[in-house]
Amino acid sequence: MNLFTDIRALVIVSLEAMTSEGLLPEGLDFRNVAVEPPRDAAHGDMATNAAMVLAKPAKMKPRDIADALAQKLVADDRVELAEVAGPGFLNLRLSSALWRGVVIETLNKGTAFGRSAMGQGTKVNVEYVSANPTGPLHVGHTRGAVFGDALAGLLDYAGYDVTREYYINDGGAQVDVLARSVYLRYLEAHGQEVAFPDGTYPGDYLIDVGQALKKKVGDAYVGKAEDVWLQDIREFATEAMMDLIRADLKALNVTMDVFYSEKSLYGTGRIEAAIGELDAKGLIYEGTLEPPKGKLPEDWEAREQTLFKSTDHGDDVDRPVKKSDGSWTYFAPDIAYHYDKVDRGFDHLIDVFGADHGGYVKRMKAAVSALSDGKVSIDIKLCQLVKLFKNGEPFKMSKRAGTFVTLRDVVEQVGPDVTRFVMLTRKNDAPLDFDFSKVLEQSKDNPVFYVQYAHARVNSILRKAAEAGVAVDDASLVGADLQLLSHEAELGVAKKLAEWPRLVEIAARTNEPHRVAFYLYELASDFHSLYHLGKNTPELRALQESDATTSQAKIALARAVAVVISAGLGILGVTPVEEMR
RNA sequence: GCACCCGUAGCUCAGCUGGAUAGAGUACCUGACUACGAAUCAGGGGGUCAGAGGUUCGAAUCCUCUCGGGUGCACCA
Repeated sequence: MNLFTDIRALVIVSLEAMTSEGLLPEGLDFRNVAVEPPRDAAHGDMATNAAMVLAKPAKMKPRDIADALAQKLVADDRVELAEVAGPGFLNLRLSSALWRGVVIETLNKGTAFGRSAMGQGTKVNVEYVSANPTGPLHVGHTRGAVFGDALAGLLDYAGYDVTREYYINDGGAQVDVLARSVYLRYLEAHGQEVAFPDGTYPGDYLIDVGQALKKKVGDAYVGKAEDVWLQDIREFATEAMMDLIRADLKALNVTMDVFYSEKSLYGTGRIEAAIGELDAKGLIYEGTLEPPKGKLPEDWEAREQTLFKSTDHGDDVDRPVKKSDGSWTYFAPDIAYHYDKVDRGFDHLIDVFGADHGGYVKRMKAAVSALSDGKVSIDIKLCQLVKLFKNGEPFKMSKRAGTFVTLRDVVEQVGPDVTRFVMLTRKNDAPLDFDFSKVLEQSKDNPVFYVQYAHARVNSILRKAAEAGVAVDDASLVGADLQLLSHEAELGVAKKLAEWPRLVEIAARTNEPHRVAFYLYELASDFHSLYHLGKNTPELRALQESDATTSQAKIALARAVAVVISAGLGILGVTPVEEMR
C-alpha cells in the first residue's frame, strides 16, 4: 500500500470525470500530475500540482481547474479538506482514519510493509566489489561492497528479481604477479632469503599462502624455472585469495549469489563468440586509433588493431579488443562477461565501480547496448573514493608504512553494522570522509546509534508494558482501538510511516539506497520527539497506568515504528538491536 | 586538451521524475532527568544554493558558458 499512489489515482479518476463532464478538454496528458508530501506540514497532508500542470494545455486558469478538482476530491471519504493555495497547488487534508490504517497495516504485514511490486519481477543483475584476487579487500572496496549489497537489498524489496554477483579478475597479468609473489613466499617458507622487487606484492598476507603451498607440494618447485610452476601457483594463489576475500565479505555480511571467473571465459570460445556477435553486427574492424588529444604519451605510436566501433553506441572513441600482438585486451573478456549476463536473461544490469573506473562507463554501456540490440539496459554506479581520517587528520594508506587499512581492520574494530550504515549516509557519487577515530568512538555523532536507539527504545517500552500486564504481541496490538490515537504528534508519526512505501519506490527507482538511511534517521527523530513530549504531556506516554486499552493503542504506534526501522535496516544489511549496551 | 563526477549554513551533508518561506547533523548560545532509557528532547542565531546567461506559471534541480575541486584518458587490469 502506498497512500500517495492511492490518492494520485483518486486525482486522476477525478480529472477523467471532469473531462467527461466537459470541465476539461479531451486528450490531456496526466503523466506529470503528482501527489507529494508538502514541504510544510501546515499546508496539509498531501499536495497536488494538477492544476498548474494542466493549466497551459487546457488553456484554463489554474485556479479554475483547482476549484473544480477540489469539489470532486472532497466527495471521497478519505479527503477531508481540499484547498487551493499559492500559484495553484491543491492542498489536501486526509482523514485521520487513513493514518491509523497505516499503523494497522504495518503491524499486519510486519517488515513486508513497504515492499513494492514496482519491479514486477524484472531480472536485475547487480555486480559489485569485483576486486582483483590479489589481496585482502581494503577500505576502498568496503564502500562498493556496502553500496552494492544495499542496492541489491533495496531492489529486492521493491519487487525485482535480484542476482548479486562478483566478477573475479583472475585472467590477467596481475595474477602472474600474484603467483610470482607467492613463489617468493614459498621460497621463504623453505628458509631462503628473498627480496621483493618492484612489480611484486610484498604484503604479509601471502606468507601463509607460501607456507600452505610448501605443505602441498613440498620442495617440488624450489629452484625450478617459472614455466614449471607458474600455472599451478596461479590457481593455488587465486583460490587462496578468493577464500580471503569471501571471508572479508562475510565479515561485512555481504553474500554473493554468483562468483564469476574471468578465466572461465578463456579457451572456451566465449570471448570469440561475444566478439563474433559484435562482428556480425558490423561493429568490429581493423583500424588505427587517433592519438589522444592533448599531451601525447611518450611511447605512442600508430598501430593497427582490432577495434570495437563503440562510437556507434555513444562512446567517444572506438576501443581496442585485441593488443598489437593479437591477444585479447582486458576489455574483450569484459564484453564476453556482459554478453553472458545478457544471455542469462537479465532485463537490467547494474555495475558498481570505483570512481577511478569512470573511464569505462561509456564503453561498457556501448557493449551492452550493441550486444542486446538495446534491449537490456545497464546502469553503472560509481562510488567515489573514501578519504580516511584519524582524529580529524588525513590518513594516508601505505603498504610500506604499515598503515594499509583493510576491510577487516575496519569491521573488526567497528563492527559490520556501523561500517555499513556510515558508508550509506552519503550519496554514492559524493566523496566520503571516513574518520576512523570518530567511528571507533561510537559517539552520538554517529547516526546509526541514533536509529538503533529508537528501535531499542521501542523494545524497552514493550518490555515495560509487558511487565505491567499489557498484551504487546503484534496480534493483540492489531486489535487495539486506534481511535485513541488522536494527538497531532501521534498522527504525525503515523504519517511518517505512510511515507515509507513511497520512499522505497523512489530510492529503488533512483538506485540510491542512502535515501533509506536518511529516512530512517528522520523516522527515529520523529519518534524520539514524540517520546519526549510524553515527559510534559502524560497522556502522550505509551504506557498509561491503569488503562491497558489506551496503552495498547500507543504501543501499537511505537511498535509500528520499530517494524519500519527494522525493515529499513534490513535493506541496508544492518541488524536492529533490541537494547543498547 | 577531452570525458565523467562534485561545488548548498563555520564544518559534514540531505534536498523526491522542476513546486510553496532551501533542510538536518555538528559547532556555538539558552533550557529539560523524583520521569515509558538524557546515546534523548525543546528553542535561538547562522545562506549570493560557486558565478553568469537561458528554458517556464515556477529552477539548488533542466540547457549553455565561466571559475574551482576530484577521477580517468591507446598495445595495464
